[in-house]
Amino acid sequence: VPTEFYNNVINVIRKIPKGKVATYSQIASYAGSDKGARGVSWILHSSSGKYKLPWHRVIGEPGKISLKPGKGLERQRSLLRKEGVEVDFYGKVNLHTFRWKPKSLKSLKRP
DNA sequence: AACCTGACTTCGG
DNA sequence: TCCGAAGCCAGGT
Repeated sequence: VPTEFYNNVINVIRKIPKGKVATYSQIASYAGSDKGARGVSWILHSSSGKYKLPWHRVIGEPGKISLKPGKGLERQRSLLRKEGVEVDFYGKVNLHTFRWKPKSLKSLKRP
C-alpha cells in the first residue's frame, strides 16, 4: 500500500519540466519529507517504469548523476542531453543553470 | 526484532 | 578536495 509520501514523490517527479533537473533531496522536500532522499531513491529504483516517470531528471545534490559507469550513467546522460541539458563525461550538471525552480510549491503534491 | 542493502546527504578530519 | 562514518528512509530476509 502506497504511503502519502510515496504518492507525493510520484506526483512531484512528474512535474519536472523537460530540460530541467531536480535533486533527490529537493524532491523529498517538496513531497513533505526533508530527509527522505533515500526514500526517493528507492521509489525511482522500484517503480519508475510503471508510472512512466522522467527518472533521468533526478540527480544527486552535488549536481551529479548518481549512477555509475556501466550501470546506467551513460543512459541517463544521453537522455538528459537529448532534451538540452548539458552533462559532462562524468555526469556533472550545472545546477545553477539547469535546476528546476517551481514558481509555487502549493500544488506540487497533487496529480 | 535485527540486520542488510540502496540511483542519498551531511559533517569532520 | 576527498574519503569515511553516521544519519536518514523504505523494503526485503
